[in-house]
Amino acid sequence: MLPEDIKETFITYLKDKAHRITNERFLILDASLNMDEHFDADELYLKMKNDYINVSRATVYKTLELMSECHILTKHNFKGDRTRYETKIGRNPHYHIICVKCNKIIEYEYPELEKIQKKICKDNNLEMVDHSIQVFAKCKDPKNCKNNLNQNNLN
Amino acid sequence: MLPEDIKETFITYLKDKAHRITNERFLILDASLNMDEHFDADELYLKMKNDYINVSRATVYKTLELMSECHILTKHNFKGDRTRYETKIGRNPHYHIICVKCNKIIEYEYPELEKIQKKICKDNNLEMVDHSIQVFAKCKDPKNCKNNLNQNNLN
DNA sequence: TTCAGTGCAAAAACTTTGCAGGAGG
DNA sequence: CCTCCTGCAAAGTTTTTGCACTGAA
Repeated sequence: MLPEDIKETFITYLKDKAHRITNERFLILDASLNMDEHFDADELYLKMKNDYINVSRATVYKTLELMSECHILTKHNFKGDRTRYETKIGRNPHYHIICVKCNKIIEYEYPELEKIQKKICKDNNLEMVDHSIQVFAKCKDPKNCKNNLNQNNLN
Repeated sequence: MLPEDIKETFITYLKDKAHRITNERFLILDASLNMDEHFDADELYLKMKNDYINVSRATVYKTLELMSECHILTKHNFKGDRTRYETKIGRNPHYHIICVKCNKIIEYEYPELEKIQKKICKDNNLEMVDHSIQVFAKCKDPKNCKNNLNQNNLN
């Protein structure tokens, strides 16, 4: 999906919900798509501030929620702390393995799983719209694990 | 697993980590196991208070964390709000489908999935310890969905 | 022109922490 | 007896809200 198409998706959603088309919303959309990995509202706010793009924290929170509602972003809670977001655009469905010792996140794809989920939803008279899957594990290699310890880094 | 065995699991864990065996910890263990479904720290605290079991909020938070570390409970974040817990004891691994409109939660089991997860962890030199899987969907039947609307009930 | 969106600060919601007293090992 | 645990309140974090102003439709 091209950036223009994403913008179009967002505009279509906003119009559909009778939300207004504002410059702030596009600034936040652009900034989100430029984030490398998972990010939270405050990180995005600070990144934008650092780039001299001034929008308020409240607007960032609200806009991320809108983008998650129209499936441009997925919401995650990897460790029960802050809500983190991730762009779905240009990515296959994937899942997260989180080391409970060092917080390292490994992503994996398993296309079959998406089919299973959709089937189960259908069987229950539901229409699947998204997912957030976390598998918790421990690094077996202590060296790899220690390297990431104390970073408190979930990106 | 019998209640006594769960208690034994908890004691073994506490001893192993050089944590103390206290009455409060057992009171919270018992109360957790008596919660019907998913619950958060404050709900458990209030339930216990209502049953004239007086432990502090701080102790509830800390003990739930301990119980989750030793895999008696699983931690979830269904909607990015509060941390919710769920007893693993006496239950098969299962997954949650959450209706984004009415917050209803449907649980499903899919034994194959557990095997896939373990394999992927192993392939990445990780040892799987737990998982929290949320599939977001929409109720297709508006009547069913509306019944649950505005309850703000994640149990 | 109208009313939703924005920015700011204040409040709310959830969780952790500091400290004094009490209890486990 | 030495710590760790507990309870309480206070503080910390993350997110939401109220209000006056601005700008999209």
